[in-house]
Amino acid sequence: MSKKKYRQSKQRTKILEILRKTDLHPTASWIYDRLKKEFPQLSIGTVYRNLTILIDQGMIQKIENGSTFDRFDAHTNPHYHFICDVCGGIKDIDININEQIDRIITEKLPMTIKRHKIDFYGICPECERKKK
Amino acid sequence: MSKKKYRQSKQRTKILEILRKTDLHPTASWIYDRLKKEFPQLSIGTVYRNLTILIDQGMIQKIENGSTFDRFDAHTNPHYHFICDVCGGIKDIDININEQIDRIITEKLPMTIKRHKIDFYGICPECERKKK
DNA sequence: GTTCATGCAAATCGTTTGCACAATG
DNA sequence: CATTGTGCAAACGATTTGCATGAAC
Repeated sequence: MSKKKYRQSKQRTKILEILRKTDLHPTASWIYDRLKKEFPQLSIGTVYRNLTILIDQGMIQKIENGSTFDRFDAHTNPHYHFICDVCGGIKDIDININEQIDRIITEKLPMTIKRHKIDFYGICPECERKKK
Repeated sequence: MSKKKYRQSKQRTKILEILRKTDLHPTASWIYDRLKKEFPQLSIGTVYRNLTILIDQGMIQKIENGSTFDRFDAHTNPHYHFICDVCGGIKDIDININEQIDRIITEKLPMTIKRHKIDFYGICPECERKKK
């Protein structure tokens, strides 16, 4: 999150708008496909460059999700994720972040904990329904 | 974790041995460099193929660590990880896994939680010392 | 002897980058 | 008009794969 000055760009504005309108935690290429309709010349490099800038601005965050590709999220307040074992979809988990956990661990162990990340795994309601 | 039958291979045996002897959570190429001394003909493809087999056998697990490369761990009982913001090193966190967490979340939310993963972030004692 | 594992090299995939041109401030 | 952002294509780095040969059973 730097204070670097960036110019405005139509592509970047739109990328942020798209990210804010979805809770799908999209990949770069999903965003690219979306935006391609509006900017037929768009290149995937531009999408990546803008995602990097938006992260630097603190507007979005990158989610590490154990896949080979990154996902992005405009929901930047701390929250946990649920990842479906069947469809791979990611959902936000709306429970309080327990900041005590960091303190407890720091007391017990020789390292200073600044933050933590919890990912829950299981089967989402949609996939659960399809199984029957 | 399938029941597929695999033949024995010297390379695979040694890869598992190396993984069991370290707590560094190595990358594929670290293992490759190590093993190259003993098997000068070794190819990185063989390392990857064997790591995949060992995962399938449940002997090791892959750690997603937010980097561009995977790390591997022969320590397969459930445990948490600590990732140093400075050096990127991964350490095992030796506290009890709270299985209640999964149950509590499952009760509150529409999805069935089977397991969870917690990664703690901060600065490891070694890097903390170097800062001064 | 049939099948699986290996080494080698080429292919793949997501992401990054160098470059010349266009858009921003 | 100086600088940043863009499209394009090439480069990149980690991982995977096709193929002919070698090892396991």
